[in-house]
Amino acid sequence: MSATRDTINDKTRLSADAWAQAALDAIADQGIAGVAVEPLARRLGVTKGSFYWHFSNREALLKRALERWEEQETGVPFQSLENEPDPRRRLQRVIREVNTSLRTSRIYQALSAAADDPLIAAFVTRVSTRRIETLRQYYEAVGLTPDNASRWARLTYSVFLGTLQIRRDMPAEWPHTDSTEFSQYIAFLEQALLPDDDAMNPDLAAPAHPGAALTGTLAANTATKS
Amino acid sequence: MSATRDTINDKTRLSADAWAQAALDAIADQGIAGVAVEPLARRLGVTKGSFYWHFSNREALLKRALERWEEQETGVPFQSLENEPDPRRRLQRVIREVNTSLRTSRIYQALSAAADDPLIAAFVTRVSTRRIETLRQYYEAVGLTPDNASRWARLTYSVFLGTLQIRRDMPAEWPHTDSTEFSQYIAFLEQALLPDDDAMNPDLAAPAHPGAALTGTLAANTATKS
DNA sequence: ACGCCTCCATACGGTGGCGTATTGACAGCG
DNA sequence: CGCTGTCAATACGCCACCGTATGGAGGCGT
Repeated sequence: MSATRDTINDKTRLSADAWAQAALDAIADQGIAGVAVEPLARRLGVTKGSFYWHFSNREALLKRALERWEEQETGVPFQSLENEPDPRRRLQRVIREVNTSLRTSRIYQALSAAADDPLIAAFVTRVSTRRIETLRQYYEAVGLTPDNASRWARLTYSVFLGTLQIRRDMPAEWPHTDSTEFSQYIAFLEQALLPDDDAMNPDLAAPAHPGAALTGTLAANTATKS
Repeated sequence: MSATRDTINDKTRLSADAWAQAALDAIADQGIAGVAVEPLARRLGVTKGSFYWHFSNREALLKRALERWEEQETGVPFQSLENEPDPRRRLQRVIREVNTSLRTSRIYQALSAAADDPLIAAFVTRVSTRRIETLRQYYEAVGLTPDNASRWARLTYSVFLGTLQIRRDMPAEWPHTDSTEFSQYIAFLEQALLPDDDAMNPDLAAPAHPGAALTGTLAANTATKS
């Protein structure tokens, strides 16, 4: 609903980009099926006549919308994290933020759900591959070998993707955003998705592991272990 | 393609279950859109006339197919694992098998991709919720508190779902099934998705953690824990 | 052998979407 | 002021699919 005709309303002629943005909006809240010429035209308050002047066909619109998405996607996302100096804290923050917010992910999920279309699949693949590569670099920065960094990156990205699905399809399994269980789980993730310190510096013994660590660092929930 | 008209071929009249199974097959290799009356009829070598005798409409077929799927799903999957006595080994085997095979998951992915349909979403939710609950019990069996078992179950199921997506959309990021990297990654998962021993028994110190452990002990990865 | 009930074919109307063709409004510019 | 190029409306044909109506064909019991 962002920059559709409702807001720009009247007088203004439409640009191709307006159509592309409208398509993205439609994807976000109706899935790929929402990118249909006639419905979009209705939504924009015009008719097909306009559309087929700007685009040769539906696929051209889709492509353009995806390009737009890919740009927005590679530009912004972790911008604030790039200048986090401590690589370990940077990873923690990525894990936290990525599994907390949902905003951006709606489009990604819609696209991923339509990955049978090879055009869409290509974009999804590129974006995700880039994300994994970024994670890989982050993991290397904390001292992992390239091989291990790849594995951790793959794991962490799996968790991200899977979490998206859980939050969408089994919301009951996901703690409410401001519950204590929520923050505990995020802390749990930060532990589980970060290699232990002593794996990096085998010299010092660090006793912090997910299960046990939680008892100390959080509201003493698991204290009843022994 | 399993029990379609191609194999039963000719003479035999169709049963409603035959339609349901054909629908499942169609889902597996064309997604939900594959469940369309006329195409299915063609595929079965009959016409709509048959269909609308067995079912009142398309949704009835879909529902029936989903019920069929849910049954098959809850029955078979981990049967061989239920009688694994050692709870820790049982979890390892679940993690391994679930992230290795792909067979069953095609239908799940297709359904999950169509989770905007509330009917489908209901089935997906039920199946996944049950799976998570099973995992939760497994984690409790290795000595975790209910809270922590829930967290580990959620995490492991996230990894499973995310891995499915990675294997489908970014096959390049997934090691080839019989490469050494593949078995190393599975071993890595077994480590990363299992709480450390000392989290269970805080008394003894266990030095093996994913990153470091991999380099040294692969084959006998968890045997060295004590 | 007759009718009946089961299963399927044929034919039809309806809907929603794609793409094309033609015409029209309107602005800028010579 | 009229031309030209830009954007849009209207109307049309096409296709794929849903659902209905109606009419068979063939096995089955009696």
